[in-house]
Amino acid sequence: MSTKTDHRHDDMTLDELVDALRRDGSRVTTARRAVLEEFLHCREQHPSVEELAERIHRRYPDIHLSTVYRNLGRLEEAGVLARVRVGDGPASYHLSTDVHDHAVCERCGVVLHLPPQVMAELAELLDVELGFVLSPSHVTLRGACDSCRRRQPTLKTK
Amino acid sequence: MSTKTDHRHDDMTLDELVDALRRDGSRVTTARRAVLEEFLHCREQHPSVEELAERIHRRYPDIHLSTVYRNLGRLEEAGVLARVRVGDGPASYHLSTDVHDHAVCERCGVVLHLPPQVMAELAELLDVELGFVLSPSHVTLRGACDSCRRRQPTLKTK
DNA sequence: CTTGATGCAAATGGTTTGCATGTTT
DNA sequence: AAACATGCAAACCATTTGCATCAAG
Repeated sequence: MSTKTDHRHDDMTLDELVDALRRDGSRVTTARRAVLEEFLHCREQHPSVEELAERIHRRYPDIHLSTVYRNLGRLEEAGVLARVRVGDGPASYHLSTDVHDHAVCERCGVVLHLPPQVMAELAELLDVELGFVLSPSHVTLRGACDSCRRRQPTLKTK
Repeated sequence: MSTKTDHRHDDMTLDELVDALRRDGSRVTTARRAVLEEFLHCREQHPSVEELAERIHRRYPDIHLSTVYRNLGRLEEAGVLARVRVGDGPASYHLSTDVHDHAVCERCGVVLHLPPQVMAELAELLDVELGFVLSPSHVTLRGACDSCRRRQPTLKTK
């Protein structure tokens, strides 16, 4: 499960994230801090809720799964996190400062992070042709990654 | 829940679809025919499994929901149907002859069908830059549709 | 001290599965 | 007849919710 092109958000600090929470009018609790810390520590990944809860549970054994769910929700509303649905499985989250789109290989399951200019071009096209304003970091493309397509060049139509 | 730019597959007949099933080595049953008929009658839509099952149930009261699920699965494997996940809700299906991508408006929920050339351009870019071969009809974009963006031009970041 | 956050258990919604029975080939 | 498809009930998984208790403001 490798990942390509990771970028930015190295400047994010816990305090900044916590402030965003406060600005949202939400309370700052141990559980919420724990969630945020997890995102700062596991940079670059898209942890699923389950993964996240498990990791948090190691350090704070009585933070319950449902609390993690609730907090991810609140953090999303506060604009701190973004929810992504990569494939059919459970949802995952990432810091919304770390904006990127995804391309999933349907053969090997690798998740590529798309460099911004690729989607920028698409966004331009959608805007001009349909008046549609593309939301950042909510796109998940599917297809065959470079190595898989080389390995077995013809794409199934079955 | 309006829809834009509907195209093709007006030539599809039940027999052709049934043949595809046979070619796949699957048996042709009342339930499967019923599913296929439903897709031929409700052209242009993306019925959810539930909707589909309900509609089928009207004509064949003892075709069970689980059977519809199983058959949608088989029909997908046979290459007759394509599954789409538009938004967070339940999955929906469409005839795989009716290939198109989707753009969902996050404000009003309208689902646009993208004209092929829009995604074609993106596909080209992905191929050249990343060696990624985009799969047709599996893309769901999110954003704001033309009328919603006019109504309230600034996009929430909050 | 008031309101919002949490733990826990139980409910939900979409989807899948095990098994005995019925249908297609 | 053999293999496969179906009905039904029950399991499943990710997520949500009700409620009594607890902690942040």
